[in-house]
Amino acid sequence: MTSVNDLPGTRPGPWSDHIAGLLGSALRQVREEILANSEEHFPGLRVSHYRLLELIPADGGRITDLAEVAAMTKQGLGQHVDYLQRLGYVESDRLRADRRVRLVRRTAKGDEAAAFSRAAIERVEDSWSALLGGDRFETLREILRELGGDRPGQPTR
Amino acid sequence: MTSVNDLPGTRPGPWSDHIAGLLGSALRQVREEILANSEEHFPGLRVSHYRLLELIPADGGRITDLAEVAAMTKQGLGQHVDYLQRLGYVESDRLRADRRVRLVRRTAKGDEAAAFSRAAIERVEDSWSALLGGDRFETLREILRELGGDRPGQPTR
DNA sequence: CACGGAAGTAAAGCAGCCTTACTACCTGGA
DNA sequence: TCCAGGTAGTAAGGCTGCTTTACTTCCGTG
Repeated sequence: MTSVNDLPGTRPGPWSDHIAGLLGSALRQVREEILANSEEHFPGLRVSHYRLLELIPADGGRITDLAEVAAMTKQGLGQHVDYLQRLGYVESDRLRADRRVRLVRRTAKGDEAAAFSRAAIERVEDSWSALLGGDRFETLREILRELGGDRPGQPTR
Repeated sequence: MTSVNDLPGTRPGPWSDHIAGLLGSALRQVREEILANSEEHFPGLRVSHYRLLELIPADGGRITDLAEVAAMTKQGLGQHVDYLQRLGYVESDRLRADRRVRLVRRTAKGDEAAAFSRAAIERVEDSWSALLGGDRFETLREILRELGGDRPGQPTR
């Protein structure tokens, strides 16, 4: 068998050690945990949808504000909202006070989905906490919070 | 002006505090640093291309191995390689010893591009190091390394 | 009541992948 | 020697998750 390691440049080697790679690997784990078992419970939902569902305030939110918080354009966010609405995870109405505004709310099903992804994230947090020790995990969270100085929120064009 | 904060559910609020959000914000900063000034120096390159360029061993690598390390399919990786080759960042030849194998190497231009992204990442590392203090930054890197237990490398179908 | 700005929509495009389905090539064994 | 089966890579198409550009609708103000 012509295998790895008998040709030049073939050792797979460790995956990058700089923070970009390290952060990416960590994030990938979270995404995978969310997706595991997702399809059977909440068909059609992908990570970006869970993210959006979590962003919607309990009493509803408007496209523009959600887009700002999610750091994406209104159009992009609107597409997700339409999709989620078709699948029954959110509903929306025009505001009587200002009929331009569409207030987006989670349905009960949407609440469940948001709880589901929250739980998945917490499972990852717990497993990391067990792996690292509780205080080191808290250190990680603390440090990341300090780095997060920039809130997302460029787009919304 | 009908503004944020005079309608229900309208406070943008802080962006999520769980690790998913925190990791995402941090990663976003790195990506933005890489992209800043990228276009003027290395037109056509996007973050995924820099990532790939960095993965290519100095003496070249084969599609299959690169795909494994990059945790993506051979086809996906092949597309990037074709693109980079068209732009002159890499070159490739079939191996005489095994003509199925295409050995991909960075050109001089590709080396420069890889150095450019390395430098961008280091700028972020330095700025974080200054922000957090050197040892806390090292703690971050250390912790992330511990979490990275899962090497990427699922795909390559 | 018109004019300027805000909320949202429509249409199209593009990046960055993946899936399915090959072709070309090599190796080990009958 | 030849062929069966596996490996390296390619082709074509699809899909997600966005973006840009270009509106429409609606509101508040002068």
